[in-house]
This record gives sequence, C-alpha cells and structure tokens, in this order.
Amino acid sequence: MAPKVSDEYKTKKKIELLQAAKRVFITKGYTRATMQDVMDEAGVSRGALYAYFDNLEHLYLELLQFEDQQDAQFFTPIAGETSWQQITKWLYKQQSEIEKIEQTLSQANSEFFLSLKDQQKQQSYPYITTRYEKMVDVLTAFFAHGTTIGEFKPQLPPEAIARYFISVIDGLMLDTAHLGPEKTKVSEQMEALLFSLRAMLRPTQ
Amino acid sequence: MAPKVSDEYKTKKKIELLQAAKRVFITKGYTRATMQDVMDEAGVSRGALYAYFDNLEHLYLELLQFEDQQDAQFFTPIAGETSWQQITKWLYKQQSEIEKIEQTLSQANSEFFLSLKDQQKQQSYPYITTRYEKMVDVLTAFFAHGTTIGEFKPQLPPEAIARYFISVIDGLMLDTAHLGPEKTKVSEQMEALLFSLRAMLRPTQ
DNA sequence: TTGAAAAACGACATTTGTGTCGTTTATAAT
DNA sequence: ATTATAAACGACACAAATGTCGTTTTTCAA
Repeated sequence: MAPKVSDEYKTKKKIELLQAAKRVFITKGYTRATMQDVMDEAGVSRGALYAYFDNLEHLYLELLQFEDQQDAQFFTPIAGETSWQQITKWLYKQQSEIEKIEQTLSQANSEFFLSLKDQQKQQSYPYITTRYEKMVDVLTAFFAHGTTIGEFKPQLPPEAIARYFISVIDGLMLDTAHLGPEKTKVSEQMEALLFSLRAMLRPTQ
Repeated sequence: MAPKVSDEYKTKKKIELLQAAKRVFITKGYTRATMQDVMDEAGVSRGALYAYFDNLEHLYLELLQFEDQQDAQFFTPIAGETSWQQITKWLYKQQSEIEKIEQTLSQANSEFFLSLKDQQKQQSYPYITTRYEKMVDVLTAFFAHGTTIGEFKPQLPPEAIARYFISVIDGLMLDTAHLGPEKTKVSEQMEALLFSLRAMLRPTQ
C-alpha cells in the first residue's frame, strides 16, 4: 500500500509509527512491549515496521530522541521572571507529570535505561549518557546565571545542586511508578525539594 | 540425587538456590535473568528448581524477603550515638553500596519493582508496598524520636522528610545504575543530601 | 499507459524460555 | 537388606517473539 514515495512521506510515516509506539510504551512499559504490539497498534505489517526500525531498542531510542526534542529549551532565562519563579514553575510541571505517571513515558524510560546495563550497549548509545549530562549542564548554567545576577547565594557548587536535583526527580518518579502517586505523596515531596533548593540556593527573595 | 529428606535439608537447599539466584540477578539484572540461568548457576536440574519456585517472579520475591530479613533493624536508636551520627553513618553505608552497584541487587530490585506495574500483581504482592511503607515508618519514627529528645528541630513533617529521603536515595541508585558512579558523582550528591537533611532537621549539633 | 522502484505485506524458520511430567535415583525407616 | 517415598532429572510440548525474504501492491515518472 505504498511505494516509491517522497522523503516527506517517509518522515510522516515514521512519526506515525513513533506515536503508535508511544501509546504502546505508555500502557505496557518498555520491557513488556513488543514489536508485535507496535505493529498491531499502528495497524501495519511486520515488514513495514522493520523497514523503519531494526528492533525495539532502536525504536525506543528514536522515540526518546523525538520526545526530547519537543521538550528542549526549558531553562533558558526568561525576561520578567525570576530564576526562582522559573524553577518553581518547572517543578509544578514535573509534579503533574509524575502524578499522571500512568499516561506518561516515565516508567518506560526507567525500564529502558535499566535494560541497557551492558557496558557494550552503553557505548553504542552515547545519547543516553549525553542526555543526562546535558540536563546537568542546563541546570548548572541556570543556577550559575541566577548567581551572577545576584539572585542566588548558593551554599554548594551549582553542579552538585544540579545533579542532586535530578536525582530527587528521578527517585520520585521511580517510586511513584510502582507505588502510585497517592502512596508516595508527590506534592509533599515537591515541597520538600523546594525547601532543599531554597536552603541550597538561598534565593534573595 | 536426593529423596525423602528432612525439612532442614530442604531449607538448606532453598537457601543454596537463592544464593545462586542472587549471583545471577546481580550480574544480569532481573529482566534479563531466566530460570535457566539460575539452574545453570546452581548446577541443578529444571525439575529441581521448579520444585522450589514456581517461576522467576516468585523466586525473586523470596530472595527479596530473604535479603531484607538480613538487613532489618538499622534505625533503632543506639546508646552513645546521636541520631545525627547514625544518619551520617547510614548514609555512608548507602554510598558505598551505590558505588559498588555492580555487585549489588539494586539494579535488579528496580527492574523487579518496575516489572510489577500491573495493578493485579501489585495486589498479589502486598509485600512490595509494605516494604516501602515500613521504611517510611522506620525513618519517621527515627526522626520523631530525635525530635522528642531535643536533638532535631524539624522544619517539615518527619514523614515528609522520610519520604523525601527515600526518593533521593532511590533516584541516585537509578541514575547510577545506568551511568556508573563516576558519572553521577555519588559522594558529591551524598554531601548534598546531608546538607538538605541538616536544613530540614536542624540538628542542635 | 506503462513499467520500474520500493513500500507494505505476511508466511516462515529460528530462537529462547517456560512449565509439565514420566522416569531415575538416593535416602531413611523398617 | 529392602522398600516406600519423594528429590532430582531431563526430554518434551508449547508459547511468544524475532528478523528475514519472496511476493504483492501502489505510486511516480517517462
């Protein structure tokens, strides 16, 4: 049902497949999802799917990159908003994401990352490492900027705060993924994180 | 190679199998491990292993409980040591555990928990939920105790601090599991956690 | 209108793991 | 010793996925 077509067509098709895959991963997570599931969900044949993606791992990796690229630039300083306000806002966004974890890729993400234990694979997917480091960089730069404009008086190296920040979010996600948002008391923990950050950054109001 | 034997024998054998399983899970994680692997590692037949454990999930659950039961009682107040000192000590223990994550069940644990997404399964394994809640309780009680003896002046509800505490550790574990301890700068983050706790608990020296 | 290119199809061979079950074998009690 | 018991064995039938590949179908260009 489709021959010699434009690049545009192929891109479109690919995105379509990625979206079907996304739905699958959200409901089944990464480990329990199969290529078969994606075919079924997308209503496409075995051959078609494999023409676009070699295997589940590659498929997930592409989905990850595709999603990331939507998010991007969240921590570029915004005029008319203090850095502290920005953080708070971002945190609320994270919070609702975690609370709706059932409709999110978070669980699948964790599973995917864990599944790459192999050093071998780690090397073949520098993107994974890069992803983390980029996030560290973005946050570090953000904190540093807030400091230079005199908004923060950090009590710890900005980079340490950045990493710590990421850990808390990831941990909360992990725990919530298998216990549910009621059990982990997401909002309460966000408060605690906010409290910690205030202590670390000493925002000058 | 073994018939009609004492209960003691069976218990021994079971522990032996659990230990083999542990080795497997440490090197392969939960998702990639198979019953076959355990048989091979234990040098035992299919039939034998299945006589003790119905399937991988049950096997892991038993291993988990077995391991937990070794740990137990870590946060009972110790005479001659301040609560703060105890926390610090425990944190160092966690740190070295995370740094040696390759030789630990942490990764497998995360994988196992995530694999139980199903609400169905969640209910059939109340132990999983209990486990988390017990940890919360233990920490909460510990913080509360430190407060009543006037050692802490908590700025947040003890329970909130407890949950938060757990999240940070879990997050650090997760990240370290797939990036390695160098990338996540474990000790630096432990410092940050200590800093946070100090801000939250206000230990009176 | 036609035909070459290639997208999509789906049957198939393979692989890998599972859980069962009839058989063998070692133990402990008599 | 003998024997009933049940632990351990390992072949087997089954299931679920995977990746391949020859075939069919559709589109685009000439």
